[in-house]
Amino acid sequence: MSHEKSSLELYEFLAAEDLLLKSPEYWWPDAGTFKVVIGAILTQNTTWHNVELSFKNLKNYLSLDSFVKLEEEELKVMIHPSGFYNQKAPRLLDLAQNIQNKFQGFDRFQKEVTREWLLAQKGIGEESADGILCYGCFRDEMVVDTYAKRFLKVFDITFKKNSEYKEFLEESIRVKFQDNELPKIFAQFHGMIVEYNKLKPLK
DNA sequence: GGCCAGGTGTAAA
DNA sequence: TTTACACATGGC
Repeated sequence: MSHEKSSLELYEFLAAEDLLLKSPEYWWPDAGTFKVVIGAILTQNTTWHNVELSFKNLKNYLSLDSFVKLEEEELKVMIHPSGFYNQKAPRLLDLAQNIQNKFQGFDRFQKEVTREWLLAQKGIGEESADGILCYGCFRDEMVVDTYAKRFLKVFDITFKKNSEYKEFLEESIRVKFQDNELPKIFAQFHGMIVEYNKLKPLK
């Protein structure tokens, strides 16, 4: 199925809207840190505002080393503002522990983790996996979220499966840019899509 | 007071 | 493989 506009044209459209400035190289707050992993799960079906309320409570536990030492019950209290705390707390602790056991720290996790490994973790689906890879590990993975789907719908671009959205968004970008540029481009592309939604609220 | 938000896992058809 | 539902808060 081919569409009138390619993802590259959409990227250029957004860049021309002055949105590149609002989407610095890695748009996610504290990109490249373990905090991205926490945020990826906390923000599931939850506003970023509510995630920030939890981050305030977690301010002394945002590194992998300190986070794994938390008790489940105290974590539930701290992430309460983000909702779904009964399932997010155990999933976050399991994930953090698994990262420690498998990679012996966040640095090696960043370099060596695979999409498959992330998707095998309870509580991580496609969007969270790609969010962690793109913004936490600086990998060339495009995030498909409700913002992205809403944005594409404006151009009558719709698919059934998440993977189809991802392929469409990545394809023409991969052709245009060098491999080593892709992590930054995908990060900016997704960041611009979110900022565009905020600029012109879509439904 | 109802609806939504930067989803995911599970069970059932 | 697809669909339906539970999970829960804060803001408008």
